[in-house]
Amino acid sequence: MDSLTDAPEPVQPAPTPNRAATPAKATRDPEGTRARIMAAATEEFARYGLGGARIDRIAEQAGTNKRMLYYHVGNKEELYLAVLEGAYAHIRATERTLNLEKLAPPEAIARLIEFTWQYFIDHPEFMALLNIENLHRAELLKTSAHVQSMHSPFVQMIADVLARGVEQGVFRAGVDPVQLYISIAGLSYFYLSNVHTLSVIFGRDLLAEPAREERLGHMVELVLKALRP
Amino acid sequence: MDSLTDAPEPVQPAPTPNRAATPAKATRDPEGTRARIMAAATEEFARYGLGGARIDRIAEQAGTNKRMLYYHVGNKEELYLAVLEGAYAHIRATERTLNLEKLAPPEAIARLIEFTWQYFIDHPEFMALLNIENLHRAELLKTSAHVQSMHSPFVQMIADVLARGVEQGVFRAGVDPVQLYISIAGLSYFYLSNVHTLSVIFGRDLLAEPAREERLGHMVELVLKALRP
Amino acid sequence: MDSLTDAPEPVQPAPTPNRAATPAKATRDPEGTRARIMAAATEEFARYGLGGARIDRIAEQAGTNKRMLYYHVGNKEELYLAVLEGAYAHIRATERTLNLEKLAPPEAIARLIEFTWQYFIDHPEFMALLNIENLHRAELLKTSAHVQSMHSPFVQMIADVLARGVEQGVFRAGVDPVQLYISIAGLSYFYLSNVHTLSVIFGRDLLAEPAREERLGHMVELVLKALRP
Amino acid sequence: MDSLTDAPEPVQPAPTPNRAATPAKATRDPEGTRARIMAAATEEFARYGLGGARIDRIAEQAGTNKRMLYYHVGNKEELYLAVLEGAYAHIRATERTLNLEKLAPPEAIARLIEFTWQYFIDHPEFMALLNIENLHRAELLKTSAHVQSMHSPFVQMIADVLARGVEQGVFRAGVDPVQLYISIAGLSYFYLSNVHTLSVIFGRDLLAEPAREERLGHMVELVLKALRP
DNA sequence: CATGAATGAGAATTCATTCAT
DNA sequence: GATGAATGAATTCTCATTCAT
Repeated sequence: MDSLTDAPEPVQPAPTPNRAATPAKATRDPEGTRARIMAAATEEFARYGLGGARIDRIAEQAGTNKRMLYYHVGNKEELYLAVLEGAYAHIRATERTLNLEKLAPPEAIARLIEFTWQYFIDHPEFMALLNIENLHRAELLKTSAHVQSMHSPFVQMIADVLARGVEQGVFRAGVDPVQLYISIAGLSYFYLSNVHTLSVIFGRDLLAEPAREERLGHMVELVLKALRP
Repeated sequence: MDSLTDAPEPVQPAPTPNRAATPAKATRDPEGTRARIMAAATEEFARYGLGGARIDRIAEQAGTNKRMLYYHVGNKEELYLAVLEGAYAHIRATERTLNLEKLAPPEAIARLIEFTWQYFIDHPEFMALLNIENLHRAELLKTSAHVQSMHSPFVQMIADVLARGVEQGVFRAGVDPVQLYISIAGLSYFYLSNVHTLSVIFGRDLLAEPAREERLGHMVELVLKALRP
Repeated sequence: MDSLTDAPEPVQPAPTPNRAATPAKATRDPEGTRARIMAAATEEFARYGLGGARIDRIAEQAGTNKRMLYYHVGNKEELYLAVLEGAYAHIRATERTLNLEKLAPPEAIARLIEFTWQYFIDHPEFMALLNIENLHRAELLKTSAHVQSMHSPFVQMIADVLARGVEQGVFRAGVDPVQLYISIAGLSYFYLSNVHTLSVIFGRDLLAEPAREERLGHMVELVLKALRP
Repeated sequence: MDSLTDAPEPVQPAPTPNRAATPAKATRDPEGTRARIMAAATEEFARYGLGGARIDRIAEQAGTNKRMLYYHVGNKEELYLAVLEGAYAHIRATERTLNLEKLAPPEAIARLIEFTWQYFIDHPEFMALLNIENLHRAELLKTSAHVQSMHSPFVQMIADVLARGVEQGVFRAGVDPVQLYISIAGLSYFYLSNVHTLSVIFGRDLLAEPAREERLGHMVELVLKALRP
């Protein structure tokens, strides 16, 4: 998705985990205040969208007041952009933990699918932010120098895995790594991003454990079968 | 996409096509007024989201005034729900034009992929509405008796195609039709729904003709290869 | 209260009784339509006040549409005035049924108290309309030629009863009939008009039968004792 | 009236007196702002009723803006309830200045009548608020824990006066204090609350000084004569 | 750094009233 | 006479943002 990308930026305080970890008063704790604002904003934007997010709620959730929000981050748009950049930075940092080159080609592909799947599950706010940003035609993302300069080393990684697979006779040739990358992300993304409407349509809870396991199995099988020579 | 579903409901006045077709005053034309309101609302919601949509803009775009909007449809939320239901109704109606059962299994699958792909391209507002609705956890969709009661004969159609393929020895067995259905939709959806952020990340226009053709080819090949026995 | 007054105006279709008597469609029934409008308006104004009354509700309750309301009566203010005049006309007409001159002085006074009490109970909308009108400083009433020309033959009636009582040695002299008239009305009015707040304050249902009986007894006794020589 | 009640609550900043006393800008004066809002709202509600009151006018009259009104008090309904409670609180506080137990029974009753009469004259907004609240069936008052918990030591005070009078042989026995309390309030209330319509009906200014004096005399005489043994 | 109070622009929604049929 | 549709002007309420302390 968008950026299963390795990148050098320092890891941000991770939007989700310690969200309400320090909702304490925090008098005279600029860093803590900013971190709590970012965490609260991430949740708020992901939940209500750009137009629906409320500065008041963010401030309250962050255990501070609106004025501090403007003091530390700037206005609503800047806050949103910071959240978006933070989300990208986080996934990029997480991606670095993958070492596909050490695995056999099929295992590497399976590993990639699993990682993508799990990341989306752990970070629904990331999908939500992508939704929001695309709803707005990525106009804010375009203004972000940080994110714009982001390429996906993942693509190269996939290209390498594919090449190794072809070489070893386990993958067919002619598969474009960018397309595959988008396909792998899409298989997880659509299911998880639209899980609420799909659950309504199909009348069953697609987030329940058995359904999730089944989906992961299907995806891995689909892709690996498709790569057979 | 949530519902590439066949259904018996009569075809709605199609939200998108004649959008600004009759933006004329239209005094004493309740049906026309309502249709124009729906068309304008569809565009507005898809473009700005639920929180960002403006009643004023919808009314103006529909060539009427706010008051009529409340007179004919109700409040903003009801209007949004009507738009969402209209979008579902439209895709369901369009789906009926597909006759997969008459095609050879591989051609049927290819046809389905092409249809999904093209529908999303022609109806970006549908994807946007799905995004919005999932952002809000499908809470409004759940209240819609219409959509809830919508089953998926489409899934059965895919199941039939798969069965025929297995019978004829051209498809492998054990492929779940619901999973395949979601996968096919996901392959198109992620690419097209996130085309703005992806274009920024990859630095090229993924909506340009060659890129689209390439993507369609990739998807068809991926799925058909994956279905090989 | 305001006008336990005899008057020559023809009795109006009585606001309360046949209120929802003919809520039928009533196509081509101008008189019926107007009557139903008046009844519905009386109830609406009495219930919600002038500012709170809704033309829509009145039309609906009357089983007609807003347009007819303007056709038959005029705008909201005129409608309200018509309702007010109707209420006065009704009480005036009812008052005529009293024949105090034929009763012994104490019985006449008791009869008057009972009548006032019962009329307020039967016509809470009359008290409500008086409240509303006084809230607006009787500005609309002042414009009503009808009501303005209304004097209270009741006062003369009371004066006669008092004179007879003094003559017969059962009443003390020096009681002003206007003051007595206002006092009698006030004893009932305050209790009944403010019955909701008083019930909350005193924590018991002052409209229940035993409470009503007790109140009537108190009032009659109070006045008659006060009139003793 | 509703609550000529003694109570221990601290005296509120008195809704009426310094109404437009400080209509100055008053930046950074939360208490003053709130007090001015309450004063303006009291006047507005009493004058136009609940439905007719205008938030805009209240804000302007209070020398602030609409936003502050919502910031300090909440919405229109909450504001109205606060006004109503304030009015009750004020009369309760004022009542405490009466020390009926120190007066001879007849003087105590006369004093009570005078107080009630004068309070209504000085606070027409209180009567108006009662009218309004009863028009709405005291539905809002019922939700007010404050007022609901208000008992009536005042009734006890009257009971004591009556008992002393009976003991001293100046009052007859068997007079219920609650009924007497309501009667005393009603004698003043009806005259003053309906003074506008009554003035129209009787064609003379009932608020003029001689008329007022005459009314007070009548009431005191009526009640005291009624209490004679 | 931190905070409650203040503000103007704008949002959704409602209302009385009138038009076209 | 009767009716659904249409309208503009309010009206309540909300929001992002800034000021004074």
